[in-house]
Amino acid sequence: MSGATSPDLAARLRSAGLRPTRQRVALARALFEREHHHVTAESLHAEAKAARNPVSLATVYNTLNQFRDAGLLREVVVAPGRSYFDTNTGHHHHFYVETDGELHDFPSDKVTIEGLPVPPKGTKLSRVDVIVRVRR
Amino acid sequence: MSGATSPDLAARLRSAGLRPTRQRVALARALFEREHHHVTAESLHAEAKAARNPVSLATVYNTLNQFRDAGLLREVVVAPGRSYFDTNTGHHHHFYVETDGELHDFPSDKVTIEGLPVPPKGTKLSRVDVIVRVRR
DNA sequence: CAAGCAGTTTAGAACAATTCTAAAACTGCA
DNA sequence: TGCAGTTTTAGAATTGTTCTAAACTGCTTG
Ligand SMILES: [Mn+2]
Ligand SMILES: [Mn+2]
Ligand SMILES: [Zn+2]
Ligand SMILES: [Zn+2]
Repeated sequence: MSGATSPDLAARLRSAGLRPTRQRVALARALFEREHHHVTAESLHAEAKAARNPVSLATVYNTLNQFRDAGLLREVVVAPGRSYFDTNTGHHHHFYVETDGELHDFPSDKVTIEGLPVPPKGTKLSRVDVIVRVRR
Repeated sequence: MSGATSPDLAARLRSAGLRPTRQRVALARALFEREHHHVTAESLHAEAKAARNPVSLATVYNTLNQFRDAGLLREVVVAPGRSYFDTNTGHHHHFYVETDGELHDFPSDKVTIEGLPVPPKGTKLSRVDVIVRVRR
C-alpha cells in the first residue's frame, strides 16, 4: 500500500521529456503512488500543501497539462467549469453523481456499445466517453 | 420550413412558468422555430443581435438556464469552458469534432449500450451521455 | 566542479465564461 | 391607474484557467 517509494518516478518523468524537478516529483507522488483517483487542479494544489510540498497553483496547472499531454493522465469534463484529471488512463467509463460532484470509475470491458455510426468523413475516432449521470 | 410563425410559443413559455416577454420570445424563436441545433450563450446572443432583437448577455444566460431547467433545452458539456445548449431534448448522442469544436447529433435508437453497472446505491439514474470524440 | 543555458517555477496580471447586484423597466392584475 | 411582483440590464464580481516576465534550478560541457 502506501509508504513504498516508487522505484523510479523520476525515470518515468524523464521518459516523458520532463525534468524530475522537486515540484513535479511531489505532484507525481500524490498522483501515482496510490490507487487511481480523480483530482482537480485545486484539490491537487491543496493536497500538495497539506503534504508540506507547496507548489504554486500555476505549476499545478502546468504539470497537470504536461502529464495529460504525455499520456500520464486523462482529462474528464463532466460539468461546465468542472474538469477532472484521472490517473486511470486505461479504457473505462464514469459515473458522475451530479448532486455532489463525485466521479467514479467503472470498467468498460463489461460494457458493449453497438451500432455507433461511422465518424463524419474526414475525421478519425479519438475516444468514446460514456458518462452515466446519477443523482442522490 | 422557416417563416411559419409557430402557433404558440408564448403558450409553451407560459406552461413552463415563464412569462412570454419580448426577449424570451425572441430567443425562443431563434431556438425552436428551426431544426434542432446547438448554441452557446455567445452564439445565441450574436444571433439575436443580428436578427435585430438585441437582448443583453445576462438575459441570454438567464433564459438558457431557465429553458434548461424547464426541460426545453438540454445542456451538453464537451470540453472545459465549452458548454452547448441543445434544442433536441430527446434521446440522442453526440459526435464532437475536437479539432474545430463542432457538435453533431446521432440517434440513440440504433445504439445499444449493454452491461452498464447499477448506479451506486442511494442514487438514481439521471442520464447516460455518450460523446464520440473525433478529430480531423 | 565551474559556467552557462535551456527548462522550470512563481506571483501576479490577464482572460474567458458565467453569475451576481441593484436599479430601471415592464407585466398582470386589483 | 396604481401597485406588487417579475424581468431585464449594465456593469461589477467570481471562478477556473492561462499568460507574462523575472527569478531559479537541473543538467551538460569545458
Ligand atoms: Mn487545459
Ligand atoms: Mn448554468
Ligand atoms: Zn476515471
Ligand atoms: Zn444534440
